Amino acid sequence: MKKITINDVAAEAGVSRATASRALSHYGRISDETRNQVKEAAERIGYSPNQVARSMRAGNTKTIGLVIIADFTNVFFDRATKGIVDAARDSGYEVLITNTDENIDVEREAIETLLQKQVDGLIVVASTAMVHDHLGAKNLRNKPLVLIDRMVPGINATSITTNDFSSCEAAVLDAKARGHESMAFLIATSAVTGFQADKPILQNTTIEDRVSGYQSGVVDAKVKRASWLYCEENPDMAEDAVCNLLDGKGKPTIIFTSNNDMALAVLKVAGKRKLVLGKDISLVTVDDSQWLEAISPGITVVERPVDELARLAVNKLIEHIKDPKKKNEKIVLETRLITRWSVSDLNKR
Amino acid sequence: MKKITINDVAAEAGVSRATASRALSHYGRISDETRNQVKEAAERIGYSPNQVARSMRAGNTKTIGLVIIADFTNVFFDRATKGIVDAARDSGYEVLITNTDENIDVEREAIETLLQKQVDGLIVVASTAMVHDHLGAKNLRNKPLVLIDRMVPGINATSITTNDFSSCEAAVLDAKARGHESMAFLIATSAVTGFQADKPILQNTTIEDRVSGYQSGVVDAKVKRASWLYCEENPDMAEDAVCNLLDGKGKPTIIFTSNNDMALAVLKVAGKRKLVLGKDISLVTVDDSQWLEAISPGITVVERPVDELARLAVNKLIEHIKDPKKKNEKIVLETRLITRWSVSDLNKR
DNA sequence: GAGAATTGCGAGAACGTTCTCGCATTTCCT
DNA sequence: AGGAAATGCGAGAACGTTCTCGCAATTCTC
Repeated sequence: MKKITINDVAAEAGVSRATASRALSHYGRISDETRNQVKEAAERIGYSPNQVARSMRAGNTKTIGLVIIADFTNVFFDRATKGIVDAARDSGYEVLITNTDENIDVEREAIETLLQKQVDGLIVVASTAMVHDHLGAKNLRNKPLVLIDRMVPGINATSITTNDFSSCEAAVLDAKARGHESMAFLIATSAVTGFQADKPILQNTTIEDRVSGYQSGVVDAKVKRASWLYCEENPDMAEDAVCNLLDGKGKPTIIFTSNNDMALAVLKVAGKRKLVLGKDISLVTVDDSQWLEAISPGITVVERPVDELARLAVNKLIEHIKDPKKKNEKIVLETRLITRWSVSDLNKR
Repeated sequence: MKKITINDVAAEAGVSRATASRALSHYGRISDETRNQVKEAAERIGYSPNQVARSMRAGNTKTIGLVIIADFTNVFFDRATKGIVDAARDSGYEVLITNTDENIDVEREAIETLLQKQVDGLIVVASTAMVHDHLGAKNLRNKPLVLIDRMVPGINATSITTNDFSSCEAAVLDAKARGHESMAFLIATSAVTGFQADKPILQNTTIEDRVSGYQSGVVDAKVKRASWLYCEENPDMAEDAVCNLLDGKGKPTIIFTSNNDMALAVLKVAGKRKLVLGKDISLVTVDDSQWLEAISPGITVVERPVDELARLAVNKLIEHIKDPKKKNEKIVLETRLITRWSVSDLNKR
């Protein structure tokens, strides 16, 4: 079965290739009569245009590249992916997707591959804020880039992030109001590269925001005991960390977790120790999911507007594609503390 | 900034375009010396090949199309997507992804778009088993197709599905062994198009398997009261359906749900009514997730090997791409009943 | 009704590769 | 040493589009 090209359409309609192209692609001067004839001919022989050839000539592919961290316990991945794919389709773009598993080398390679495939632009969740030569304009051959979820200082690109600071702070204040005086923040450590003067070097700005928000809240509310603990992103290690928190002195009455992985660890340990959430131990995490809402008790959470973020990323990227001179923006979306029942009210005791 | 093409490399190296291409793409006859010179030249001027042009000439794009249902309460989507993207990359392929939201028109359109973009093959989660003209060989221009999750009778393609029948049956037997005599199966209705002689017409084979497995188990185990209820895939409707089950006569002691959406509804209603799972009401669902394992009590579930399914889909598809004469296969992967604590033991009362 | 403007269409180049062919030049074999 | 085989490389076509240009035919203008 040979491929049917526009030449076949032209032959069938008895016109030149140029005319056939004009008829099908809405440009140039052409009479209604021949246009219809060509369209009918195309229909008759079942012509379907070859977008690769079109891209070749046009210099654009109507495809955007998505480089993301497909950690699927993290609700961010699936929601963002779906949002981006849908928004892109609405605007006539398709999405080439690559997962980096938070590995900088894979990220570098993925970007190169996508560029070779001539994507019109890139949406990237940067695996680290520390390395960024591969995100520079020269390496991207001036293709537009939108960073989501995490900012990368030093990179000149439009970024769309969420203000996790304020909601994390609000979460602490809420807990304090409910009588909590001993708190702990459990932070997934893929976000930490090392320590400098006792302060951790955080790999990405999102986590930094959450930790700062927590710390700020602790100071403002004059919480008596507050700690933070860095933990490897690994189920067993996470459970160990939770156990250490609960068994240590200054045992927290409430645990904040930086992501869903850590929250799962708290749930598991609570289950094993027959601790009732929202009674024996309290929990607040980041990134809502239907599970957090459905289970009993529902879990208090910092909700980030992932769908909005995804659509915005696509729309901004397309604006950049259409107007290369468009100025970069730093967009920060507000988050929201959803209080459910996983934080006990110690005042009522 | 002009694009750097292979002509520039050739000029820089002082050879012809043909030689430059030979040097960089490992084919034809070329001396080691010139090969190195060309490579150095390419490096020096920062050449990066244009895959679109390469595809144009070669007739393949090293890209596969994924048409899937991005229902993200359904754990299948994110796991499968990640698995497919990763497996494809391991084999040197990229993935163009489209979400259909279970809409047949979108599915049709998506497939056409992907074909126009000249994907080398397609992996599809068919939104319905009833309509399938768009999945025929002629419409696919003989590009290979792998169906996953759901079979489509009448379509000549390799399919990779899971044997949900046996585990659903096993789940019923397990419940019976624990003393349950009144059961209900709550089925998400996007899977039902209508009824014929009181029997529902199921849109996809997966759901059909689950229902049959349930029914078979009920018959084999001589369960006293067993019902099944079709419910719209909509949170409120689902909760109503659960309430109806619990308030009706012949109230079930255990509810089986066909997917996570329905399971969430059971969890919510249980929460509102202060029913304790695994004590006041029992629950079994399909498709494991870390939430089902972490919460208390852990929920008994029919686990499907989604990662394996994803990798297999990619590998089989690539085999078909490389050998168009390869025979189609119908692969059915085994599932597993993971018993946790959401099914009460009525014998111990 | 004659020149100007407009319209419709075809020829051919261009996009950036790969690949076939053929022509030198070198190496091999007896 | 002389012919055959092998090697290295360049010219040019091909992939399937779009788009510029120019030419003929038609319509417009006064």
